[in-house]
Amino acid sequence: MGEAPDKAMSRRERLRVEATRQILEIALHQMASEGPGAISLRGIAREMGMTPRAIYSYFATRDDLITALIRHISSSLADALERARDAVPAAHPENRLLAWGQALRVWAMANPQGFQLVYGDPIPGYQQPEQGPVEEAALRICGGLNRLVAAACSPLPYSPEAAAEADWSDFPAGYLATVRAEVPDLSPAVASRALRVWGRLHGLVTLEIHGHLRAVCNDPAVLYRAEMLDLVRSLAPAPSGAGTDERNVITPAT
Amino acid sequence: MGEAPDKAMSRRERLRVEATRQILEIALHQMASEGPGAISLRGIAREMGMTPRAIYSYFATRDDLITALIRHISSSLADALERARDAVPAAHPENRLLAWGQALRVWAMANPQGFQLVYGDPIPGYQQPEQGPVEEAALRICGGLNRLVAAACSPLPYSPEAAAEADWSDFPAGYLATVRAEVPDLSPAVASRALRVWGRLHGLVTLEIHGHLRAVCNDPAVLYRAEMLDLVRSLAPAPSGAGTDERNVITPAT
DNA sequence: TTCCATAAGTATACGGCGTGTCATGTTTCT
DNA sequence: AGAAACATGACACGCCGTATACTTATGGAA
Repeated sequence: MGEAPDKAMSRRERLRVEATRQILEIALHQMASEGPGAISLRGIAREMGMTPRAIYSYFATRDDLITALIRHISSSLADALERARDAVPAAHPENRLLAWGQALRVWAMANPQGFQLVYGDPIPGYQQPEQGPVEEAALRICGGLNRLVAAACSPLPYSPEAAAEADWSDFPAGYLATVRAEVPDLSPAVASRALRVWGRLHGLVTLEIHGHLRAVCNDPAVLYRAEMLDLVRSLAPAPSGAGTDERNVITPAT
Repeated sequence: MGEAPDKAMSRRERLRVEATRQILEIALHQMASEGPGAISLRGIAREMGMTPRAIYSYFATRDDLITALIRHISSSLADALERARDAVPAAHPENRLLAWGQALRVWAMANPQGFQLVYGDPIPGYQQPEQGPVEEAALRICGGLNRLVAAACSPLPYSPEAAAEADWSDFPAGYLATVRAEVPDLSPAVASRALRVWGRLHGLVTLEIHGHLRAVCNDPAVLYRAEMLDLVRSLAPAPSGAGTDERNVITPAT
């Protein structure tokens, strides 16, 4: 959480870092138990045994605190995703994608409130700064996903139907530039599929988080897994030779 | 909104119905402009030129008001979906599914706050009653979707992979009973696919509603359309004869 | 080592929001 | 005429973010 205290800092600075760390941690805890809307300076101060006014030495305003929180949480999510992806050898792009998706759900279930802080309704009364942390994270996550999807359907032929799927003009220039930095041989079809893959994973996760799957299926993990397998299968244009076959799709540990 | 005033009612009753109608309408309007968390008895009273206390004659508590609101909105959504579905001849199940999905997005974009009231984070401090209106709506919507999906992949062969997709034990008994009332020849694979289809649509819609698609694609409708087409194509086990071919998938008017 | 600017902390207060509950009129139906 | 439904204004109680003014501890320069 935040920067780690460093030996080179003065005592004062160490205390300061430690205090901001604690503030963010308590805010996180409050959000986890009462929802993002329950984050309040007073509540944090109460829990820290401080005066509400004292918080202002660390965050000039409530919105600043929330912005810091969002930034921290979303980068924590991005870290988790990249870690999961890198744990699978690059030679198995489908499995990397599977691991990525699995990590997304696992993280979301472990931090439901964090997930909804980043992807859900904005906190009432909170005005995010321009070029807010949310968009930052979205770009980072989307970029990574594009690379994965591009790899997973690597020999995407230039079939007419793939060309009909999407066009360069469908995407904003800034986004394309960012993604191209990671995926040089990007095609519109891949960009479109990456976003749609994101949507598929996001949909089941949010449904589950908000409890809409509770009444309709016993184990959402099973559903999610089936969806991911279907998804990977639909990306790889399928076995016309030594391509991806079912046996290559191993099951990552839950 | 609510029951319509009836000639048979006394003047008093007509006034009462009209007042509750107006209360709900204003609540709806408030929610649409300030978000679900901003719904407040006092705010409504202010806008109606009434004393806050007067509202309590119609809704005993704030939670009751919200429950009524959720019930009204979710049934409005279900109505819209069924209307769109029925506008397409039953002979074209894929197109019915397409229309259903299209209607979902259109409704959501027209009532984003309503959508998040039903599917998003619960309103802070709101305790939904047991067997709440949310689950009611979920069952109704899920049931309809199951029927559509079953029709769209009607000659689903009992292939081993389809059997591996899901099992009866994956679904709670109550849910199965409800769905079977509409879809007598339900199979586990269809039930699983229906939920996953729901997830695919839901994912893109929520991403768009929360603004996460703004920075990454120019026209979410195009993306959504591509996803729906892909989805329909993946349901129908594909052309091994006179089945579904691309030409059958007509474009419903936006 | 001394001393002072600065930062972190305290207490208190303002103005606003919200839900829900009193006792008390006022209108309408029977 | 009387009972029920509806409306009123004043309260109680709780939250919130933020501001002012004052005290204390700290860190570095003289």
